[in-house]
Amino acid sequence: MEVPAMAHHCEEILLQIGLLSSINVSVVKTLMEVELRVQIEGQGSKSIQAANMNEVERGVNPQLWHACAGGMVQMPLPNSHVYYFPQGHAEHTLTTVDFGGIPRVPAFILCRVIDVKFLADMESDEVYAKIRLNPLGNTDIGYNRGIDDGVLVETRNVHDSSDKPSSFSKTLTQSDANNGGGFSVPRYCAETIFPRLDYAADPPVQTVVAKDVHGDVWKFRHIYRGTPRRHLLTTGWSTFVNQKKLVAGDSIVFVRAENGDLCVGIRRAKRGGIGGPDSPSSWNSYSGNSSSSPSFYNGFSSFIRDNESKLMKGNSKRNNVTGRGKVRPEDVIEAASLAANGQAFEVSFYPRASTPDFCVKASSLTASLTSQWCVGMRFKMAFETEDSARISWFMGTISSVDVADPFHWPNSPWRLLQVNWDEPDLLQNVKRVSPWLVEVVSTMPMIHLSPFSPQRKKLRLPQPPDLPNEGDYVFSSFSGNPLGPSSNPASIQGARHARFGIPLMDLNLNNTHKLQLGLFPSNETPPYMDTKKDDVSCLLTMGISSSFKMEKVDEKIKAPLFVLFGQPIHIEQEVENLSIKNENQELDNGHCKVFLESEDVGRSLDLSVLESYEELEKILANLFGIENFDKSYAHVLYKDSKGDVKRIGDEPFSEFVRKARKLTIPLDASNQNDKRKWNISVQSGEHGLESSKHSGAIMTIFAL
Amino acid sequence: MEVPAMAHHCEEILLQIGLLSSINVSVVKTLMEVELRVQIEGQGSKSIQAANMNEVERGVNPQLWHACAGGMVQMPLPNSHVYYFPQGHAEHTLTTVDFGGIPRVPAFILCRVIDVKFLADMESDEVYAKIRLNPLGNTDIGYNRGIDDGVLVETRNVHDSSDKPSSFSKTLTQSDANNGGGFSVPRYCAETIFPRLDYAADPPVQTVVAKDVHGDVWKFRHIYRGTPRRHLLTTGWSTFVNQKKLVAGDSIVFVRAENGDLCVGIRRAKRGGIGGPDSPSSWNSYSGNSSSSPSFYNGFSSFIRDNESKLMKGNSKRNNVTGRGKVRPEDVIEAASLAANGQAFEVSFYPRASTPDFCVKASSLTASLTSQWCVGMRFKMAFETEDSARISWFMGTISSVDVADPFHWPNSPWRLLQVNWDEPDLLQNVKRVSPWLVEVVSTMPMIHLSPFSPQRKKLRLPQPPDLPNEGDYVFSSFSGNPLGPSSNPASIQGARHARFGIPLMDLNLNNTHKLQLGLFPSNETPPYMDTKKDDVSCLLTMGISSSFKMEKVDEKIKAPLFVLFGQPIHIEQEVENLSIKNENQELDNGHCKVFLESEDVGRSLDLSVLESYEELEKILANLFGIENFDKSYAHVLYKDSKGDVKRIGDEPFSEFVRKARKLTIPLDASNQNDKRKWNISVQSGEHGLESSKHSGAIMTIFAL
DNA sequence: CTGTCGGCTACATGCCGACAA
DNA sequence: TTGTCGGCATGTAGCCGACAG
Repeated sequence: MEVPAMAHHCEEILLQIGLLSSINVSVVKTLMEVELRVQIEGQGSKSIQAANMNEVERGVNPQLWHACAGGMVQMPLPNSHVYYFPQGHAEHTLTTVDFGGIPRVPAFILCRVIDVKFLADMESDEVYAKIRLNPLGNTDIGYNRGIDDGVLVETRNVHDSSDKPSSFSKTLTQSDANNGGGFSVPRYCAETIFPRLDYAADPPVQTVVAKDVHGDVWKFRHIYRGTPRRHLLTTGWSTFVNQKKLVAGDSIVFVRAENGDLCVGIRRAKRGGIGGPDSPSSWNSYSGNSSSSPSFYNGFSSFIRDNESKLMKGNSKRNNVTGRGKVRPEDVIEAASLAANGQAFEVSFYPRASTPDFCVKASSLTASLTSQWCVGMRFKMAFETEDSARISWFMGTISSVDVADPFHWPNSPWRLLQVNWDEPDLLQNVKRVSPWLVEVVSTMPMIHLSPFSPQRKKLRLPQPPDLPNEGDYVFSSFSGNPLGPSSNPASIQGARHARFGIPLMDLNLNNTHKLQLGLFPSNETPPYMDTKKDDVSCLLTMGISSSFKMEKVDEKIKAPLFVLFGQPIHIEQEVENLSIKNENQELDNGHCKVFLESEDVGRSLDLSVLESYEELEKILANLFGIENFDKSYAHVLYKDSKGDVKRIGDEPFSEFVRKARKLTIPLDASNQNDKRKWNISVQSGEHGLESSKHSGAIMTIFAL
Repeated sequence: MEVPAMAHHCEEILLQIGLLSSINVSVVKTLMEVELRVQIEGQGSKSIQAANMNEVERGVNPQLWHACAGGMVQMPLPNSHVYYFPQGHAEHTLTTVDFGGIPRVPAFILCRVIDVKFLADMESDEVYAKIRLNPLGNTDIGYNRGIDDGVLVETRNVHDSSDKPSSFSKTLTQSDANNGGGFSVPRYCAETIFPRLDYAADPPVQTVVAKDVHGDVWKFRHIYRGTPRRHLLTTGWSTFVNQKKLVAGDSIVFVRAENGDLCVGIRRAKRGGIGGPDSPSSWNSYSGNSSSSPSFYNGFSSFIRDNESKLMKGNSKRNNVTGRGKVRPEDVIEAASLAANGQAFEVSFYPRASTPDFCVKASSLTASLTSQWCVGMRFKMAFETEDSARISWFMGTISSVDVADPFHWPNSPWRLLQVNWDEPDLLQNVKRVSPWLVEVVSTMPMIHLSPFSPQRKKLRLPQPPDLPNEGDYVFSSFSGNPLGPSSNPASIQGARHARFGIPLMDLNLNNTHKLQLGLFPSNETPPYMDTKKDDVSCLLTMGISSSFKMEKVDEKIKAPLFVLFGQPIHIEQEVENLSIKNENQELDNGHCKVFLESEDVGRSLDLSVLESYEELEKILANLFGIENFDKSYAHVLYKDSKGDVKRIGDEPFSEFVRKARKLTIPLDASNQNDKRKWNISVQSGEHGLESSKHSGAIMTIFAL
């Protein structure tokens, strides 16, 4: 045995001994490893000490913070301007807040950001921010006042400083969380985030040192081994999992900070899917009590989940830090009082909580309110995927534009929009959204989105070459995009990820009828179209004054009066009708319609018009530009209405059409470098798939 | 293998498997054991659920409660009368309480006990009681009003219902708490408390089922095995230890309740010995702020200890249930306000906390205040031993009689007595005590106590035949007890464990000078005697009115005026002087003095007058009436001033005299049935043992 | 009688490559 | 490339009698 090999042998042995008190070993590297083990074992008590300390407001590394907060979160920079919504702040308490004691709290208050502190809960590691705000005396939404133009400072996010992403997140598998105490490190993470590994060693092994949100140091043995070779974290990993109480489905984030430090953070999985709240609450039933905020849920479920016992273990009965109410009602009252009095105040914002940010970038709000919101408008809205790994855009249609809580906040645009989602199953609890959170796709359906795709990092999905050409999609006779990338210059200024508002006036209505005709059998009229079309309150916009005006729409008035920048605007009734016709029918009656959406949103198919598996195969191959799709086609899986997973061909095609809800296509055949799966979710029409074999099933395909 | 043996074999195996999912075993007993294991394993989560519940006020079995509370605790029965001391209540907060907001709170308020609830902390299992009290309009201390005579209901304690004790407590050894997960069951416990074991089986084994203070059921495998045979708890024990976070030194209590249930409770060890507080506080330095209660400690240290981390593990940072402040200042304020207004109120009393009961049995208070308290009086007071296993009586001398907190509670007898302890090391933090807690032994030293010994159960110490005869004690020329068992009939009425007050008038002063002469070289006067003797406020008594009067003693007045039952009383100056002479000299100068105290209090020797180990041996043998003491004498251990433990003879006798502080004598030789050890604590004189070899060391011997 | 110890067994933890997706 | 599995080594929990105090 030559010396290096023996040294390595000793190292291996010592690492597994664990309890090493006074072994005299002359190999330096081995001693380092011993130290590693000892320090890891010592971390238990250290962490406990930390948990017993009072919350220390030592800041979290901002890059790590953002990585933990998730891609959806943008925090304002100091000196930028935001609108503070007490109403939204109250939602964070997950209970009701009585603002009765404070006279005249405005619905939103323009503030200058004094300071943002990036923090993390000592116990759960949940990241949060303390934002110090200074109310500006004049809370006009200053489209003409220059707030947007000069004063506003750009928000920052984790990607701002460098184009090359310096973080990597992975959702823990069962094996990562449960078995044997190891963690499979994706090669990308090992090679781009971790320190360089000496592959000459056999096996290549190193100690990875990472700081968590508290600055506590964790050490992991990183080894490259196995056949085929793969990167693993072994010693130290299970300690981390246990201390942080991680379970499969939680995510771990590695961040290479600007100072070179490797940081590690966690994102707890959400329970119950996107928009899954912990207590059911319907937005359609107003609870008319004196509370300001009936429970809202916008698309983020809270931290609590089925195996929350793992987190509650050992927690005091009096401790609800990890549960609801990280923000207390009195905190909201205090902030709102100070804000209403023009005094500086501080709010805590928990980006992983269930509720949207209540400090809205001034430019976003301004832009969103200069747009005209109309029933029937198509929009998309970004959500985190259920595993928090990526952002998905979901399509929806505005079903109503009205003030969410007219009794308590009569002038508030907060959750102004009632929406119907193309995939209501996934977003059942998101009934209302605020306009600045959505991006208008079109006031009509069938306009593809590629030019609108928001700037995103690591968009790994290849752009099928024919994607922008909607003519290639089945069942659509719609021949072009009548609008193109249209934008309101005022509304996007200063907003990097601006939500686009497309002025209604820009609409070219000529082609929409084509679309409609193409979608519906010309001799058939959707059943309720005539009864519904006059029954819609349509549009809202706002003036310059801080409390924008909204005229209640008289159902008898064909062209109601709205105010835009103080000027009355008349709405074209045709547009309104068009939207209603298209969208409501589409949602309520599943005939032969195709959605072609931005590539990771998914695609919709109407299965009911297909005759055979062969036909489906052609369409799918066509849709994704896959050559030799037949090789993969046999591996396509689908989930039926009962949740059972089956394979294409397992049952007669008619049965398949009736039952299929979600398809998963392995794409190996099309691209050797992209083996990701596709999900095709099937959305049933109004009549239900079970009740009629003629009712069409709409399949929406989105990237996993 | 015959069937029973095989069945037992299976049982053994299955018990050790632990994880048994679907093994088909036809032996009924074996299945029972499997169930045992499963339930024990399931208890972890159950206990966690319980900890997360809000405190449930389900009562604790009173017998179990008393066993956990300890032998010192007597709780009043409903309809009995107690005096409520807000001042004492405030001590339970372990912080300062500002009564400023409540006008005129009396120092003590006579109340009728409405209800007593026996409860236990959900997390720590610490027992406490909620006592509901109804203030009586007239709070006179009614010596002549009959309160003591007819109305008072006797207190109850754990021994009341049956002469045969139905509980057993054991302090956990290292082996019990740490090793191998087993518990050595003392034979007495196994045979008298546990269910009867079938000794015909091989080995004899059974499942012991016990309920804890919450009613949760714990199951232990109880086996009688080993050579020599002994009782052990195995399976289930370490789970219990871990869940309850027990450490060596904690005590476990098994109680056979009246309904036949076996109950199990715990008593956490105290840190730092008797009277060891968590924060140093001297009673001699008044902190003259506006708070009502500078920190008091009477002789019970709080629950916190060195390895409190074991208890804090997993507790929330916001949770201080297990720490200080189980009683909050606002609780005291509320109770005091209601009490002062004559409204019913409720208090929580934690008998294991550091502070004495603030609900004082009316008869005890009455009795104690009809006695006359004088500087120099000798008394004894009961304390729990450090391991909480038994009660020890400690001797002391009243050094001052004055109101503890004259600014806030000018009329309060609470902690009226400043005391010097014969063993100050063990009771350093007990500077002041309340008169009802002490039992006057004599107003002079050297009066033996046997006739006064309070009624105690299981007094296992044999009464040495010559103990009552003080003439046998070395270095005492004092030839007799001039008083004999003297008592004030009024003061002991209705008080089962009454503290005796000896009227000063009964003192026979004739022999005291003899004593003094015997104790001091006639040609030597203690150095500070002349300067101090006029500087003592001596006596306090009280009138019938609720606020007793105390005249401030003018140092220039030789015979100050005191009020007893409204009548002025003149104090004989000689008595005063005597007390001062005897006691102060004794405490400050260790010349040739002997304390002979009640048998479990300990005995004091002045080592400095001895010449040799042989002489010591004779004295010790004599002192305890041990025959053949030489057999044990070689095993006598002593602890020196540095805390080192040595054996008699390890060093020269002069060295031994200088250093020895505490002796432990195994008494095997004297009594085969009583192998308890004796501690002899050595108390150094004023000059310090190190500074002069002539300064005497006083040894106090007390039972362990 | 009972506290502590070392021996022993069984189990849990955790590292490993195999294998397959 | 990486998730999961079985194999296996190691450390530890926990039951046991020996032995001594």
